Amino acid sequence: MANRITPRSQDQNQWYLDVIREAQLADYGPVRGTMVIRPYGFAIWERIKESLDEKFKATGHSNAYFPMLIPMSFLEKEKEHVEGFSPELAVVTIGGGKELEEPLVVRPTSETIINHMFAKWIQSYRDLPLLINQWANVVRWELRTKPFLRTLEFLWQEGHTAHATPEEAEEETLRMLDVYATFAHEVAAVPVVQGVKTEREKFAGAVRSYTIEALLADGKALQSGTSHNLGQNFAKAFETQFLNEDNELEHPWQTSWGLSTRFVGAVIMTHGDDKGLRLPPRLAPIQLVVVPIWRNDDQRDLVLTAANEIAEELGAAAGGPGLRVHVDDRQQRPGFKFNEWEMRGVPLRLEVGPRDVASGSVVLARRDTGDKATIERADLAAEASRLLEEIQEGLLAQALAFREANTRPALDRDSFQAALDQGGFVRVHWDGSSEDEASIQAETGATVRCLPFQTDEESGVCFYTGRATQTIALFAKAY
RNA sequence: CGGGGCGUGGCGCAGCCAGGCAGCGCGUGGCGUUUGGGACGCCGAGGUCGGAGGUUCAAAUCCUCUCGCCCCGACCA
Repeated sequence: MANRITPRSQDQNQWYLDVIREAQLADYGPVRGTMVIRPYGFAIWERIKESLDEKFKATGHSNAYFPMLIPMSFLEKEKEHVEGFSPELAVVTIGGGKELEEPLVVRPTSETIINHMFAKWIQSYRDLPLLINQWANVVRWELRTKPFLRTLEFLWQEGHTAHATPEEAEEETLRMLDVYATFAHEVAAVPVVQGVKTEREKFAGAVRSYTIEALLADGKALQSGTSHNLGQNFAKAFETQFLNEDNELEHPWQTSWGLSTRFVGAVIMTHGDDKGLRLPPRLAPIQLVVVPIWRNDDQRDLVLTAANEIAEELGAAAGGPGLRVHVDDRQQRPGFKFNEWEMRGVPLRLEVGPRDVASGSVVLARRDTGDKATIERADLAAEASRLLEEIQEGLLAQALAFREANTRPALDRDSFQAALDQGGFVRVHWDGSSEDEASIQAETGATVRCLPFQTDEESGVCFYTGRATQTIALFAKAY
C-alpha cells in the first residue's frame, strides 16, 4: 500500500491537506471555501470547546445565543468596524421570495447585534459587569481559503463583556488572553506568544487588540486567538449607557475575545509528522485505542472480553476522571488499524492478543516516539497515565524548541530580510509607523504579529527607522 | 482580481496531442483463505467522460461558449 500522506519535507501544504483527508477531519463543502467538519475533526473541536467553556464559566461568564442575521445598518454604526468588515460580508437581500427592505448581513462577528441588546439590558452600574459568551458560526467571504485555517464559514466562540470602568475592561481583556494562552500551552501543547497588536493590525473597532501568536511548522505565524479592548467605541455607536453610583450617565467599557476552529489547524500543523496527526493527550478525543488481535472466533471472544475489561478499567481509572478509551473491534487486520490510528494521532495504542491474555500483559505503543513496550495488566493504568503525561510534555517541548529555533533576531533591513527568508519569527526592536508596516509588508510580505509582553526592558535601535527604542516586535509571514 | 492546474464509476488517475469497443489503481458487495505493521485469490456491482452548442459517418478526444473546483499571489481569525 502506497503512503497516502505526502512527506512534510517534500510539500508542507500537500502534507497538511493529506492529513486532513486521511485522518478524516474534514472534507470540502460544495461551495468554494466551505468545509464539512467530519466526526473526528468535530470531536477535536468539541474538546477545545469543553476545555474553554469550563474556563469561561470559572471566570464568571454565561453562554447565550444571538441571531445570525444582522441588519446592515448595525454594521454601519461603527465606522472602523464597517470599513474593516465590509469587503468580506455575505449579505442576504431576498427573504421568502421577496426583496428585503433592508439587507441582512450574515454575522462576520457579533459586536453590533450584541451591543444592540446590551443597550437594552444595561441601565445601571448594578447591571455590570455583563459577561456573555456565544458559541456560534460566522461567515467571512475570504478570497483564499484552506481547511480549518481559513474558511468562509467557521465555528468559534466570541466573548462580549461590558464593564463600569476602563481598568476593569482592560483587566478582563488580559484575563481572557491568559485563558487562551493557558489553554494553548497546557491542553493543546501549542506554544503561543502573548502580545499586543499594532494599530495597523488591531481588530476593526477596537481600542487595542491582544493576540496569542503561534508559529506553525511551515514557518508562518498564526493568530490563534484574540482579545480586544473595545473601549467605549461600540457603546457610543449603539448608545449603551448606564447610571453610575453618582447618578451620572456613562458609556460602559467593553471587551470581546474569540478563538475559532482555526485552532484545529494550528494543532495539526504544530504536532503532525509524516505518519499523520499527533494529538496531545489532553486534547485527544481518544487517548488510548485498544486494538484486539485474534486468529479465530474462539480467540476473538477471549481477546475482545479482555479488551473491553481493560477499556472499562482505564475509563474509570481510580483517582482521576478516567481515560478516553476506544476499543477498535472492527473486522480489519491489526496492521490496518495500527496505521489508521497513527494517521489519526491517538497518543497511545494498546495491543491485546491471545499471548497477552495468557500472560496477563498488554503491549503499549506511543504515537509520538513509536516506542512499544510490554506492560503487566496490574501496572497498566498507572503506566498509561504516566505515558500520556510524558507525551503531553514531550509535544509541548518539541513545539517550543521548534519556535525557539525559528525565532531569529535582526538588527537592520538586510539581516531582517535574511532572517525572514529562513521562515519563522523575526524579533526586532521596533519604532516604526503604520506606514512603515505597510511598506515592509509590500516589500517582504511580513507583518508585525505582535509586540510581545516583556518582563525586562531591552534598549536597542529600531531595525527599520534607526531610532532608539525599547519596544520589541515579532515579524513573520502569516496566515 | 492576476497567474497556474484540473473536471472521466465513491476516491485518485490514464486515455485527448494523432477522433473509431470507456480503461487502470484504490475502495466497495459475495465466497474462501487470512489476522502481532496498510492481506491474498476468485466472482461481481458501479460511469449521461462538468454543462451547452458546433464539426464529423463517428467526439472523452477537435472547435466555440459556459459552469465549477484546487493550488500560488494581493485581502483576512
